[in-house]
Amino acid sequence: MMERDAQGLLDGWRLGNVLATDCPSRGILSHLTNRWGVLVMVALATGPHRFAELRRKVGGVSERMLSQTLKELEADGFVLRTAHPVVPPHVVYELTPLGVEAAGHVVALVGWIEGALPRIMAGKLAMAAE
Amino acid sequence: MMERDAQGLLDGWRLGNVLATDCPSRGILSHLTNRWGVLVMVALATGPHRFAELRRKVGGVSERMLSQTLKELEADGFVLRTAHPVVPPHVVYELTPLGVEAAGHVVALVGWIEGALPRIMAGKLAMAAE
DNA sequence: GGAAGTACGCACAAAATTGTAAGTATCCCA
DNA sequence: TGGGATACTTACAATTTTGTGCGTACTTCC
Repeated sequence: MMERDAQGLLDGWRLGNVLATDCPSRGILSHLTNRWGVLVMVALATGPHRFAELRRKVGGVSERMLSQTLKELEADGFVLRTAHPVVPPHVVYELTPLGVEAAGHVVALVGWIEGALPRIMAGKLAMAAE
Repeated sequence: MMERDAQGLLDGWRLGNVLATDCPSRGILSHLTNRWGVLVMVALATGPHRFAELRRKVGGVSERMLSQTLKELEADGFVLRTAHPVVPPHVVYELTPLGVEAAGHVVALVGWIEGALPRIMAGKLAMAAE
């Protein structure tokens, strides 16, 4: 029965083409590439973090956005949330195996940008000059 | 003098930390990872395209968004725009060498998502079931 | 000879994203 | 005993992003 359902979900995106409006990968992509999704993944790539810890690490996130972002990533199966039911709340967020794979690519992209910044800025400078 | 200016621009982001609010890489990242930026890069990764061609290929973009996105990517030095001044306009967009590098990472991420979709969907299915 | 295609720019409107401030229950520290 | 930290949620407001429709100057197709 799960076979049937899974098969049903599989139909239609076998070719997985993000360029198509209705491809489910569009949604996943947007979670991974929106303003805070990328940064949270980058932060979590270095290991488990608590909520407030992440908030401090990712410059500029509001609590609202952070929890929303974490929820989406959790729903996509990239992040695992573990809550210890103690009185001052204690919650830990970490990447799932799937999340580690995804984070690998995100980190690679971000890393490339940081490394390429000199060239990018130089290019902008040249354009502005002419 | 260009040395001096470039040096000035270089100051402050030597460590290139995207997690910092004021890192210039945040801007580049957002151009590359916003709704249409990713898709345009993916489309251009397969070769040069004309405007209307891109519009058809990238499902869902409006002309307004497409030209805006292309302008940003051009300003970042990822896309080269070549206009032939003929009467029915003829403009070609293609990746610069820098853009090819960037597109490589973007395509890798998107490709991974498409490939991982079965696992991602299976995970969602499992979560919904419990 | 009317329709459609080309590569946009512009003004206006709608929609989505993001921020702000406040509230919660409890503990630890001074 | 007052204040801060913890991990959020919710309502409301500001901001940003995105879409829509129109105009252009001219050509080719039917």
